[in-house]
Amino acid sequence: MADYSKEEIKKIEEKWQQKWRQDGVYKVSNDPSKPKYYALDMFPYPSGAGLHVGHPLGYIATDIVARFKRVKGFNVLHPMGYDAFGLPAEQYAIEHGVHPAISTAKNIETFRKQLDRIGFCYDWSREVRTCDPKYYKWTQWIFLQLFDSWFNRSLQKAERIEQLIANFEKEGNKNHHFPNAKYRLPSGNSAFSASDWKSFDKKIQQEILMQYRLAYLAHTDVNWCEALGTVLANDEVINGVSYRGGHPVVKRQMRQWSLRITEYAERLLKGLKEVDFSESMKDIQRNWIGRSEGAKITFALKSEKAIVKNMMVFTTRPDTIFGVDFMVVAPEHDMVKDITSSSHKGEIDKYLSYVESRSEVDRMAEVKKITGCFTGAYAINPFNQREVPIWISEYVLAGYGTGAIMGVPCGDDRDHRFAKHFNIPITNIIGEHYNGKEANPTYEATLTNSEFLNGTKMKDAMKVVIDKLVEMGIGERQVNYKMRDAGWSRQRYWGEPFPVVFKDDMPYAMDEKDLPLELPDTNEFKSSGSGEGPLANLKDWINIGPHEKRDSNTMPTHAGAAWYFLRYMDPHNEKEFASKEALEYWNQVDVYVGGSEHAVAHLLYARLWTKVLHDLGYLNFDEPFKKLINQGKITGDSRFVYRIRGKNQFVSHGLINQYETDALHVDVNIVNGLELDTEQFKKWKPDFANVEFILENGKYICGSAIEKMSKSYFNVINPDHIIENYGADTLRMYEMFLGPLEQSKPWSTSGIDGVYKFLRKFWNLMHDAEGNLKLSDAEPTKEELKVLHKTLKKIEQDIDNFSFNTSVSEFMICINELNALKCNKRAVIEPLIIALSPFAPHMAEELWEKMGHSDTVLNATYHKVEEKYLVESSFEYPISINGKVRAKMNMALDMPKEDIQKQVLASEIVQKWTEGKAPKKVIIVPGKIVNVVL
RNA sequence: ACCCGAGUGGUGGAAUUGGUAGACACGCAGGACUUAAAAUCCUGUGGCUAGUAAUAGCUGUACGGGUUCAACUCCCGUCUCGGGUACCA
Repeated sequence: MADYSKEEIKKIEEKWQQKWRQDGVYKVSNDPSKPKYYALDMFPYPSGAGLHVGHPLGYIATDIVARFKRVKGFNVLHPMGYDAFGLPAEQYAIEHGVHPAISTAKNIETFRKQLDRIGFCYDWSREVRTCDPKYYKWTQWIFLQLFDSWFNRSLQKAERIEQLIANFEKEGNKNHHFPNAKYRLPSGNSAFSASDWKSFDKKIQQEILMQYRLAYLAHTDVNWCEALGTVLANDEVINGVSYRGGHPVVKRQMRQWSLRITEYAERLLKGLKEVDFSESMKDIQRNWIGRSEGAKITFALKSEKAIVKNMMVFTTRPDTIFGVDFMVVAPEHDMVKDITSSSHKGEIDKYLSYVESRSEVDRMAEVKKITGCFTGAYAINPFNQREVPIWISEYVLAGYGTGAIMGVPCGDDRDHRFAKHFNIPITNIIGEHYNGKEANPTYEATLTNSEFLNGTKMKDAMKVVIDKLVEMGIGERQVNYKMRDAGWSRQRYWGEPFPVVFKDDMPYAMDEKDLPLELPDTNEFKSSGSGEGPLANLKDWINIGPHEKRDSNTMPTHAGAAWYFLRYMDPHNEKEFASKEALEYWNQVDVYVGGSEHAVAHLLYARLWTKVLHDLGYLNFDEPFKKLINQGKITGDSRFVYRIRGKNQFVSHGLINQYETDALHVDVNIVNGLELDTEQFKKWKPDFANVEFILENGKYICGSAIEKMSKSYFNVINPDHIIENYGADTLRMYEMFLGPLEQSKPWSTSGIDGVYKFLRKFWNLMHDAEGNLKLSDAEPTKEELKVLHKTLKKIEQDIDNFSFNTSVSEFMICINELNALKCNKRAVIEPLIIALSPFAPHMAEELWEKMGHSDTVLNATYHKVEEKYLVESSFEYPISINGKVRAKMNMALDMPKEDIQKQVLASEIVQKWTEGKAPKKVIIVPGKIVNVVL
């Protein structure tokens, strides 16, 4: 005897959560006899603040999919774990003296409790934590695979360093140039022969190999954040300040580990064509990779000292070669000092020190500001021998292309502003397309002032120019990428140590059998101050022998997250990161759900690691995620109360213009819709114990605003609170009911009653007024079967489309219809319970058990949709006149068009509109609509 | 500035390949039950106009055009909001 009441819900949910755990119903084995399905949530960082209702949104979605696939007969992998390394725990340790391992473990425990209350079907036996040595042993191992590999450009795949050495011994590097075209050997050359290679000493050989390794050490410009005492990745810097904390960031040269992700730029781009990500997600990644096609052109150079004979530029517009009026070189460019004439040295030095004084923030804030300085040197246009001045300016970046550009003011906005600002004469090569006031970057113009190109369309000129450059031996087609190699060192404690040993300042991989290299225990987490991380303070650990040292840096959190989805497949394997069988069976992640904030960093690194492991023969797929869904953010819906200034009185929102009031945020948890629970308000804060209220219609109505969910706005909704009041099943369904998964939306509890009522109606369908089970074994009618199969069909379709809000609606419609039919037949309700189980697993289990089943509903089978119950013999046609619906007529679906037309035209309403005249046209779409055109 | 995505009642949102706009739910209004309230159930609910009413007509998917027998859906332009990028040659 039970009602679906608050007390009963609590009992049911606790009962099943316990039983699920006891029986291990979510434990999944690698069973190749069954088809597999892999549903994955993005790795959470277990923060101390716990979950708010925004977090589980995506988890609920994947949980529904996982449960649905299970009742559809799949073997479903649905794991969860923790991205447990990271800065917040380390900051907390510095501030509160609690070891990151301890605070992290505690946070995980809270997190887990909250997750469990929502009834997720995670196989916890597969849980991973990136900070667990058993896990990071393999993070370090994969890092060593990257260290031991290089990218063979002609094959477009990674190979072992061993293979590279074999190539060098055979033919030097003539077929495998240095990935960084600017790199020079101590001799000044960039090419070496087989005999050169053999003559190099070991250190130089290692230095050369380092230029090729996918994980390599180099002096690189890094984003140094003094306040955090660490280096930040490009994506951790926003507008020149740190993503976390907003501290200033400056450029600094440091010897850092990097991943040579740029070598994979093309494959990362191409791979996007195979995967099912949203267009916007693909766009973000494409923009980040930033591929551009163009040409590299060599210009001869005329300068006072004549040390430098020529310069190279990269341009996407070789067709504009006759419009070049000047050259601009990055201030940091090597050749600057050599080409500067003595008469310009003073100015150039002044400009260089100005550039050096400017921080990232300054530069970003003043993008529009035009600065620059003439060097006194000239470049010679190879086609007409015209001499153009060479300038330096900070708008040209040293790190992109060749660090030098050709200025074409009539076609490029920045070049135009530059030319105008410094009074450089502008050559117009696009005729009327250039108005003298602003640049026009068109491709459509017919070229003028362009000698042999005159009369040629710009689009077509592109190929002509490149061919000619190649012929003359002064240029070639080239593709450039915006993306840079990924900085992989962090000056932090709480991360994976690098599994290398420095001998003579050169890193060597640790032996695989010595992994993991465990993080040493310490209580000192502050950085060493010298720019090195906290590990540098642990001399005993850092210094292995007189000439042997460890790396004082640790890896970024992206490392552990770049491969965790593979570990879930075989989480306890101590011999490999995962067995070949497990990797082959579980294969790609079928659906991956998470926020779009991971678009560039995490997803690109995970895709990179997968590709490398694939190239090295460990995986038979090279894209990790088949389908990716970005859940929208849930924003907060704040509530305000209005205090009359100077009094201890609060006035309801509708009456505030009669008083002078101050708006105060009020905890949304004590407001129902817009109505304040005045009793709870008095208890909320001691200051409010004796307040008075001025009500409207007997109620206190609050004001509202949509803001981000934040503790300080008192608009954070903890899922525990919802579960307390309505139960986990209502929470799950309500979060889905809010709207499309991908869409951002404000949290508001105002509609939650509707979902709760639905569940109760479902319950009541098979109970009488006293709460006793009341089921009928009678044969269902045709109508009841139609309702059932219509619902089953829609639910299946919706889940396949990740459209969960509409499936919740469909369930509601179904229950409303069955209620109207007073249907309590087992043959109808049983399949519905199975269909509902992914959404409301606790209630479904309880009802399933009440129906007499001893096994969990998880092992039931989703009923097959029988189309035969859905076929209709007639259709209620909307009859429109000139496109406007004027009437409805029920007609058989197999009625011939002529008969339909006859009936429609004969009808009274149509007669009224036609007024006896013959219509111009009658359009009949069988099963859809009839339109009479007058 | 550039590149994406979105804009539908008082609210969240629905609408297969162009084919009945507003499903479902909240809120609101009225009614039933109750001494009363809560809870529950039933009915109505985009706006405007006419009518006691059933109903009829007009209007309506950010705005202005267009294509079509038919447009929330396709095309062109404008505005607003959200996301991404930040001098990438």
